[in-house]
Amino acid sequence: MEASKPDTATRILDVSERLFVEHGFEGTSLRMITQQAEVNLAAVNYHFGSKDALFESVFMRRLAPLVAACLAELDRLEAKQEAAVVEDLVMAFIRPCLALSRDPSKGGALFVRLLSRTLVENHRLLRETISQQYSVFVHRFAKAFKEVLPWLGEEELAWRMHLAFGIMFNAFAGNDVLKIFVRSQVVTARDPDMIVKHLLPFVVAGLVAPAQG
Amino acid sequence: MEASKPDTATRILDVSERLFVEHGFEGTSLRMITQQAEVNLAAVNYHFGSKDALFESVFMRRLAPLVAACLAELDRLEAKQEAAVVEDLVMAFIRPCLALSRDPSKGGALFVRLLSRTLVENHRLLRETISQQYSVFVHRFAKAFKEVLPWLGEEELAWRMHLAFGIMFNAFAGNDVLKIFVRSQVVTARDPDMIVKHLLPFVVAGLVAPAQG
DNA sequence: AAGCGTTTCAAACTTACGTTTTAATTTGAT
DNA sequence: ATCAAATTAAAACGTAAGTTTGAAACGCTT
Repeated sequence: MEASKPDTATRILDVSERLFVEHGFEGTSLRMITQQAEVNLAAVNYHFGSKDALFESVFMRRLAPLVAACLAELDRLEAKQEAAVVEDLVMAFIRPCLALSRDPSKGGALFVRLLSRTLVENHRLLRETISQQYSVFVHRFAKAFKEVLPWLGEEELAWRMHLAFGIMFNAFAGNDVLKIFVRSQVVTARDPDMIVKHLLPFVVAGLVAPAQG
Repeated sequence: MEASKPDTATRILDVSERLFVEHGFEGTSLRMITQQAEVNLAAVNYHFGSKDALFESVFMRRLAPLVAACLAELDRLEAKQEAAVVEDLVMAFIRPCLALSRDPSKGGALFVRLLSRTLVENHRLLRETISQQYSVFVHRFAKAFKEVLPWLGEEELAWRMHLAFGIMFNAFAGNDVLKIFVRSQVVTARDPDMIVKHLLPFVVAGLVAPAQG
């Protein structure tokens, strides 16, 4: 009669991902999680140890594959004959995000939202655990961008990447600041292809813009 | 011996602003606030009624002047003889943000961070109270951008504004996604003038980019 | 079927939260 | 100086949080 549910730990991860996105870490209680996951309250501490550890599991389940996919895209570009252009590098990040957004079994677009939430909430997890582990992500992109935008200085390039990745993350996370002031039509209909269509020209133009005198 | 402190309500507002930014709404307790503000626990409920109402007071103390300043910039542009260019409109938003960032008595850059936090936390306050009240902010900017970027369609323009304001808010809020992966030099030294120097060319280039076929 | 490690369950524990209450204190006008 | 109002103070209230506990139920090998 009923589709066989995933096991307890997976159900907890799935529900937690959604709730952490909706209500944040502090705003999500273990009782909300275990109730919606239809598991016992103690199951979280049994399987993950603590609420903190649960959050880390939720986060890492998505981050590791996403980073790996981006690095694979960069590998693919380096292997090609022709030199990469800015658009290629931007797509090397966007494509994995898109794949994530389109696959509900991978949490759909939830993780990018979780990531942006985690970012502004400034978790210990980000400050301590991850920074070191995935620094290769930034270094690879930085190296690639440096080759494609050779006329930009070190500092200028760092800023461009900061701005470009910021805008890309926000686009996929659906963080619309204007919705503060008015019901926005842009974000409510969040079709991944639409995001790319409008995001790509914007971010590429910003990256290749001449530096300020 | 001691500089005369501001009154109780103001001390609560100042401390709350900082703590709400650092720990979020749910993550900030009234006991943290009252302890750091050196006031009695009951003072919050006495002066503001509830934690929710306190948050609204904290938020509105900054938002109202910021919006007013932006609208004044737009008024100034309309009063001028020459037609405005994209850069003028961008600066019409950036200038008040800069003023906010430079004046510690106005909370410095704290409010933009609070705003971005409140955004991802998706507060009732934003969904219900503010949307209606400050819709003029978006409409005025939309009208101005439409005149400056006449070749963009309705939908395209909405996306450009979404992306542009997103990136500007994030730049001032200091939300650096790359810091997830590596200790970023960009944001740690957050000089307002540096922000403008690097932000302005990027966002202007993105706004005026040719639309995707 | 028995035994054993793993998982689930209901219940309780400790702590911290937002809020309320009631009394003490300060303030300001007469 | 006095009195009423406004403010501060200390304590307690009820609720909900994360975590822990010990027994019951389950799954698997023998």
